[in-house]
Amino acid sequence: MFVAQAATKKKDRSTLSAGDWEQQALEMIAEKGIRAVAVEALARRMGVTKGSFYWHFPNRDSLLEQSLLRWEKHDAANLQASLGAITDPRGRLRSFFRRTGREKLTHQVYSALCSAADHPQVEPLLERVAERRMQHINDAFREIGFDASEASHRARLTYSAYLGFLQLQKQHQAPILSSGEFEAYMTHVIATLIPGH
Amino acid sequence: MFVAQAATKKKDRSTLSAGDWEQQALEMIAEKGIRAVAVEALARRMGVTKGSFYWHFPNRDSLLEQSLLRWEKHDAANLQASLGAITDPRGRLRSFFRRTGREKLTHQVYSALCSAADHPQVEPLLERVAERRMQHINDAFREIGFDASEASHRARLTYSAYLGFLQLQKQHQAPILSSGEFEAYMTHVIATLIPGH
DNA sequence: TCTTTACCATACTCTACCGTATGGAACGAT
DNA sequence: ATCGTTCCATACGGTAGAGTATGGTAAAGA
Repeated sequence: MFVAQAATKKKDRSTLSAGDWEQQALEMIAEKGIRAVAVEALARRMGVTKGSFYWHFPNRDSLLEQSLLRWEKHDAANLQASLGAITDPRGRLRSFFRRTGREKLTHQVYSALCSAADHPQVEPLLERVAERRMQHINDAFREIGFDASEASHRARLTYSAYLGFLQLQKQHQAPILSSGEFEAYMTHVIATLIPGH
Repeated sequence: MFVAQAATKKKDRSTLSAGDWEQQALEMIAEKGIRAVAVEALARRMGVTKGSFYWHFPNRDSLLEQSLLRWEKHDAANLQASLGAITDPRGRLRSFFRRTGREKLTHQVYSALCSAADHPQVEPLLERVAERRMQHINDAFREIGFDASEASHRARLTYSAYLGFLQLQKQHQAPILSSGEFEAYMTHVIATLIPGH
């Protein structure tokens, strides 16, 4: 073996934690999807062997479970932090759409998870996350003044537009939209979905 | 082995064709995704062994290629048949949305393919299909009277809403929307995305 | 009838995983 | 200094699936 094993971890504190594995798993999900979360592949990437993994986790499913929970908490906190402070409901909706650009990793993970909606461990998670996010959007529309039914429909449509945009992004990984086109499109979306200019 | 091998194929003409394999592969994609297209699994389902498969195809990739091409042709024909006859552009757009209910298999395949957008054989296909469909929508908006830029934005948003709806459908496979709620939502979507009532 | 061709079965190899068993090094506590 | 705990390496067994090699059979043509 060469000495070259650095540049894989930042904190090279000679010993690994379960959290390190979870983080690495999430990065793997973002890059190549949940199926690529293979024990030996992760081990190689971290410069160790499976022996390490099976000390921290009983099996692969357990790693997935913990990683997904970690992501869900992180995402809920993100949502609260980026939208909770904005009082204007229209501003909250605008901010929601623009989140796609920032928080790259989180969105890549979400996008990858959407591609595994049939997975038994992913499906309930997706349901919870979509529910939570749509609830936020729904609240904003209610504050604007729509009744329950109207707000519910608008929230669903808004979130669908968001999901569909993620899907289109994934298809041509080179974002087919320039930043100018993106802004123009965003303006149109906001004008169409959030009435009252 | 028991004699029970019937009920798997309709036309039990003792010998199989490449087309039979392609069709079976598409049904498998619709049910369990592209990853489930495994040679031996398909062979079991068709009551034969791999020996048959490798006579008709050089490898698994070839089967996928042919199956996807077959699906793409079928989908393009469907699009033309169901939308080409409608002269009113607004009626075309409405019809597009309602296509989700009919043509079950085609949509299930498309939904499954969207979950494999990173697949090298799927990605260009998805791009072509999305392009073709958005072009249809774009044309309809142009006919209504929007300029190029506006029509383009509306087409993108409309298709995104469609994609997002597919994704939401997949998450809770028991369609959380009753048929009445679905109709109400559809009405709202059409009213929001297709102006000029 | 005999042979060819189309179609399929059987029996391998090879690779990529998951998981287990076990041993070993570092390190703090006694 | 010895011992137990923590963390990891190595070696093994097991499964699923792709692809190959080869042989068998039935029907069509010569």
